[in-house]
Amino acid sequence: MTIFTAIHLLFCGAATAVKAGQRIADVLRQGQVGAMVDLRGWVRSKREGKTHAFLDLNDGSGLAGIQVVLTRPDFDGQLLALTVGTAVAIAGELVASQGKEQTVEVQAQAVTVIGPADAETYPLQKKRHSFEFLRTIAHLRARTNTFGAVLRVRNACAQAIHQFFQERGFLWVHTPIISTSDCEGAGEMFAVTTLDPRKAAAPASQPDFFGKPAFLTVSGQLEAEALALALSNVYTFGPTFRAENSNTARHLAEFWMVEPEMAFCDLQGDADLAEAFLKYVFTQVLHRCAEDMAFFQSRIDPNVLANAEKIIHESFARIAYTEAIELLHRSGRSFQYPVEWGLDLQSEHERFLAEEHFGKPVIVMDYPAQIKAFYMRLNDDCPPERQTVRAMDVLAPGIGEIIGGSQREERLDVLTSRMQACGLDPEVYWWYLDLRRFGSVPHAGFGLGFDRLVQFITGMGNIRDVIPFPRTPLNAEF
RNA sequence: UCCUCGGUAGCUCAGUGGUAGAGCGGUCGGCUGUUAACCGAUUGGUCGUAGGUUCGAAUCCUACCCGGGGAGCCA
Repeated sequence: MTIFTAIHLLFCGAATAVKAGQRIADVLRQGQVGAMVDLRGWVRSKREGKTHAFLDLNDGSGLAGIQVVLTRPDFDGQLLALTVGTAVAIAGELVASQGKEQTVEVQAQAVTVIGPADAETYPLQKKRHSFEFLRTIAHLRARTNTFGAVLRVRNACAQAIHQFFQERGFLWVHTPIISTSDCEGAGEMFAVTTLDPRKAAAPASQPDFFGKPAFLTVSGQLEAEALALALSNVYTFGPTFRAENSNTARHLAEFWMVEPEMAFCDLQGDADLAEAFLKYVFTQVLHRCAEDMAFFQSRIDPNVLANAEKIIHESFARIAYTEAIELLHRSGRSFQYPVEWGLDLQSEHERFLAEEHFGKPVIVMDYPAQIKAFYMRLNDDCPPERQTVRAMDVLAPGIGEIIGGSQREERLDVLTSRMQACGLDPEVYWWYLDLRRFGSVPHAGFGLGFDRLVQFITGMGNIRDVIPFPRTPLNAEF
């Protein structure tokens, strides 16, 4: 069946099925007892009694479904078909509930099965399922309480991010998904080609689509810098791809990243923005998704609300890398990995700082140049053996690095020699260097893993459970 | 990629050399304005895959596949 045929059937063949009904969340919030309601949704559970049967109906508009009361024997002929997962339309009257778990319910007058679901083979039960199992049925897991809540919070996060930047005059810019600079320094990339990989090695005479190797982007930062040096304040928000063989609860091969970039801005301004940003997003999500957040608090992680309050109300700790090293030394703790100036902080060190020592987000700044990217601005007045760059990482309790940013090197000569020291060919980056030749200004920005942010807010333990259809090594079924 | 734990009914798991089990789910019946409903009966298996050891393997050995947790890389 073509899509056109399907749409045609939807609108012409089953008009009653697509007539706009009311959203359950609206009815629960604003419905007047005695009003007639017209609801569409999926049956979450059915309980049958001698005189009445009860349905929990959910349409995704909120965590809570609405209870539908079916008086027997009026609906006896339909009860068998109203299994878990069935799509139904319910017409009836909103009445005060005699039950204890809800204030209102729908006294059904007409029930229409729109799409049946075979109880023998429908994979979702009324009982709780493990997240591991639900990942194998990602096309159905949005119908569960947890994933409905995750997706509503994810939506609220995205909306809050746009609102935050838009209120501050940042332009949302669209940087390319396909990139031909294969050495942005962020690890393995996915190749993009029109050459048939099933054929033997392509003849050298056959050019690929772009005439040079192309890849899926690992970051929109370099392009965002170009746009910031014209528009002052910009941000990207889009998909990002890393082909690393990472198998952890914090990594995806395809994820969403937010990258603000500000002209006329230094590292302090960058850190200030990162902190204000997180406070804003948490405030918005707590306000807009109170019910879902209460669910995460009670069913997923009993610390999510306390953590959110800390983000919103406490100022983030700020510490220089060099101080952090000294602090780790003084802690008296024995770590598995060495703590030494010039070595990167390991997960265990970051966790100690964010979770134990400070108990709130920490911004670590001014890292050694040797462990950071070429584009980060060299600090002045450093002893040569202790050269640092204006980098900052925001470390969040339970998540680790959620934001990584820096002030960018705006001086042409310094940037060129840094690239050469890092083994990069300045010729390849000619346009990036042009930005320093013409009207260069101090500028800064950061990258935020959107999915990690959702993970952080919801308390979900695995990043694969905060994105609808996760892509990870050996997993792209849906 | 490394370390580690695991893969047995639709789901969650027990079974560690001798006839494959429980709870939940599904189905049928009963009961009840129910709400993780309850009570009874019933249904349900290529024990991840392929080899090997053994009279006999879910169980022991080898290889591989897949999943969880941790680490590295990072966002």
